[in-house]
Amino acid sequence: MATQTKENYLKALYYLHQKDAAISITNLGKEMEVSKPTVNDMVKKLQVMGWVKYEKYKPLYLTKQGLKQASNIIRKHRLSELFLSNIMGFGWEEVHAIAEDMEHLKSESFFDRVDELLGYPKNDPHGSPIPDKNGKIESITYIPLAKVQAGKKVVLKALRDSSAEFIKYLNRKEIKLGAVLKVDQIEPFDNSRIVSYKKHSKELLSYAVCNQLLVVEE
Amino acid sequence: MATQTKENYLKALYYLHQKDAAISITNLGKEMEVSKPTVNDMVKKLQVMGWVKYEKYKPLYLTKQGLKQASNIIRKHRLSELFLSNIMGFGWEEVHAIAEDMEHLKSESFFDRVDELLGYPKNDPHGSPIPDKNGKIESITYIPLAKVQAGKKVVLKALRDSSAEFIKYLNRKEIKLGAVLKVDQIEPFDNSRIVSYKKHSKELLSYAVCNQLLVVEE
DNA sequence: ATAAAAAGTTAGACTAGACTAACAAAATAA
DNA sequence: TTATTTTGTTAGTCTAGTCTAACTTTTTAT
Repeated sequence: MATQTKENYLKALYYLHQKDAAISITNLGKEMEVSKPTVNDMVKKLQVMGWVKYEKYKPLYLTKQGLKQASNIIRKHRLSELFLSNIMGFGWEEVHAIAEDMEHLKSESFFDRVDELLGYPKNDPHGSPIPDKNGKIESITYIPLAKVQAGKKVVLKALRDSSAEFIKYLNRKEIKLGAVLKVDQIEPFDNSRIVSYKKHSKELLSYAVCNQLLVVEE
Repeated sequence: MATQTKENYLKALYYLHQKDAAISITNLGKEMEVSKPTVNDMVKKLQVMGWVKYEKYKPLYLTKQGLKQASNIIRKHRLSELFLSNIMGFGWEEVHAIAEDMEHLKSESFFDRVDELLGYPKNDPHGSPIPDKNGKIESITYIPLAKVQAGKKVVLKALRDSSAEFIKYLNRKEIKLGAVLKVDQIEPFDNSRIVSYKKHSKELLSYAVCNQLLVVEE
C-alpha cells in the first residue's frame, strides 16, 4: 500500500483527473504545493507502483489501478466527513481537517463499518459522490444550477456552501433541499437566473448563488 | 508536535517507565524493534525536543514534558480502543491494531469528543487506566491477583484476557467482576493461589489465571 | 582482577520526501 | 520564424528514520 504522502498525491491526481484536463507536472505541483522536481521524482515512483503512466514532457494520467487506489482514498475521506458530522456531531468547518488525517487510517474494516453506520450513503453533504470500494460511483453527480440551461426543471439535492449565512439566505427565499426549480430565463450579461418554484415565480438568483446550488434534472 | 515515529518511541518509553526499571538503549531498541544505533540517534533527537534526559552510557528517563506527551498518546490509544469496541462494535481482537493507527490522529477535539461519548471512562476494559489530558491518572492502577500476598482481600475489577474461553472458565468458577476474593494461601512451588469468595471456599486458581485477574485491595 | 559478554557509540550507507540552482525542451507570441 | 515564456529535467543537498560493521566502554563472571 501507499504511504500517506503517496495517498495524498493520488488524491490530488483524482481531482485533476475529474476536471478531465490533461494533467501536468506543474499542475500536480500546484495542487500538492511542492516544487516541480519533487513532483517529477514522485511521478516516477508512482509509475513504478503502476498507478500512473508518464512519458517525459507528455501529460500524465492515472492507470486503472491508480484510479482505484485514488477512489478508495476519496471514499475514506468522504465517509470520514460524514461520520464526523452525522455521528460524532462536529460542525462542517471542523470536519474537513480531521478527515484529512482520518482518510489515511489503514483499516478497511473500519471504513466498512463507518459506511454501514451511515447507511451506505451515496453522496456527502456537499453533494460530492462517495465511490464504493471498487471506485465505482453509483450516484448521479450533481451539477450546479449555474450550469443548467433555460427551460429545464431541476431538483435541489445539496449545497456546495453550507455556511449559516447561506442557509439563512435560502430560508428567506424559501428554497430548501428537494425543491423543484424551473429555470425561466438566463440573463446573459451577468449569468444570473430567473427561476420559479412552489409559490414563488420569477425569483432572481445571482450566478454566485446558482453555483452553490447542486441539482439534478427532474 | 511529534511525528508518528516519535510518538511511538514516547509510547514505548511510557511502558518502560511504568515498569520503573532503568531504561536503557537496548531496552528501548527491543521494545521498538529497531537497532541500537537507531535508538541512539533517536534518543538524541528526543532530548533536543526536551522529552528525555540522557547521558552517554547512563540510563535514560522521560522528562515531565515527555511524560505528558507520552500519556497523551496512551490516552488516545485507550480511548480509541474503547470507542472501537463500545461504539463501533468491533471485537477485542481487532481493536488494538486499528487503535495503533488511530492514536496518531492529530485532532485533540476528536479525542475530547470520543471521551465525552464514552462518558469519561477511567479505565479501558483491560483494566489499564486512561490518563486525562494532563497525563494525570485518576483511577487506581489495578494489579494482577498473582501479585497479591496471602491473607489479603481484594475486589476483581477487570480482566487482562477477555477471551470467550476465559470468561467461560470464570463462569464455571462463579467468579465475576466485583467479586471479593480472599487469598488464603499461596503454593510456593507453582505460585498457584487458594482463594475464597461468596459461597466458594478454598478454590484453587493457577498462577496463569491469577495473572489475568486485575484487582484492587479492598 | 582480568577476561568475556553485554551495552553503547561511531562511521558510513540507504530510502523517502523535500528543496534550490541551473539548464533543456516545448509552447506561445511577436 | 525567431524570441520569450512556460514547462520539465538534472544535479546536488537536506532531514527523518533506518541499517550494518567495527570499535569502545561498562558490567559480569570466573
